[in-house]
Amino acid sequence: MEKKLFITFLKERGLRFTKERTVILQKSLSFNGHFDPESLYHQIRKTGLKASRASVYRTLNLLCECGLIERVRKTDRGTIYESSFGHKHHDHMLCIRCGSIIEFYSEPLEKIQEKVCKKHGFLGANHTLEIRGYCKTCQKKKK
Amino acid sequence: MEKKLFITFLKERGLRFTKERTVILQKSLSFNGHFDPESLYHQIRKTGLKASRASVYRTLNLLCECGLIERVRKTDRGTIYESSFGHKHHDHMLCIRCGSIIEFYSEPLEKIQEKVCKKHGFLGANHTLEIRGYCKTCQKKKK
DNA sequence: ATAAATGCAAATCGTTTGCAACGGA
DNA sequence: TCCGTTGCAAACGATTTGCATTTAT
Repeated sequence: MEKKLFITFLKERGLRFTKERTVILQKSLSFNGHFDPESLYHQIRKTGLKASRASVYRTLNLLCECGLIERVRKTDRGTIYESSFGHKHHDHMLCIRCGSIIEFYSEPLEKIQEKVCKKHGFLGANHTLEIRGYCKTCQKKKK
Repeated sequence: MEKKLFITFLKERGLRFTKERTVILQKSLSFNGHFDPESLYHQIRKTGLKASRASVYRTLNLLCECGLIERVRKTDRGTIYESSFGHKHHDHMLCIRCGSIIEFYSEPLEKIQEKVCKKHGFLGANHTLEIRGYCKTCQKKKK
């Protein structure tokens, strides 16, 4: 269980398992997918729990260090994280005209990536693929 | 030639082709690979040319809009760009331990993406694929 | 009791923006 | 001349950090 892993990680470093860290860990995992620090912070406040922004940031860094969550990418609006366990992977198609997003999953695509990694001696952990273009609807609208 | 493309782009929008923009365009292309705004700025000053940081940022945004360069990703130290030409399309593997980047290209990967797009009635224009994991060197360093 | 963690506000850092002076067209 | 552009410095927004106070161990 993730909590145990976190506690062990903290103990090893002489760090303490506090209420705030419990809350932040739980909420981080509760997203079951992508999330950002600001949403997490609001999620916590909405639930009546307490933890400052500073603690959120500090704890997210710890959770990254022990591998419970991962930094997916940085955007204009901040860093996107995702919990390392418990969600199924998918990729995105983004329509550059209307902004709609299609989520998809392709087994062959995953397989090929594994092959490519192997070829480069790289150990892949996860990936992000975004295909930009025009969705069915927008293709019909004349340019 | 890229300069022409940029001028046309500017003209279409009633924008002007200034000395500063010339300098920034040329230096951007001169990198032949990845670069960031700060390096570009220093590159310019080192050569005795002139353009403020503000103009660098403003012009990089324009160069992105007309497709001459692309935003590759954001890091702690800022955004990484790359010129769109003179390089054939490739994807990235990013080592989450040492930050090193491996560029690769896989024909099968491209083909499969086309297929997936077709299946979803999506007209793909371009894409970004980033595989995160551990490079050969970092796999060896003990956990 | 001791050292680490918290919350706050101030500090950072990359990037953007307001504005007066400047300069292509 | 008429706007767009520039450089500067101030403004911004996400994240980090210093510090006095609180708290886990």
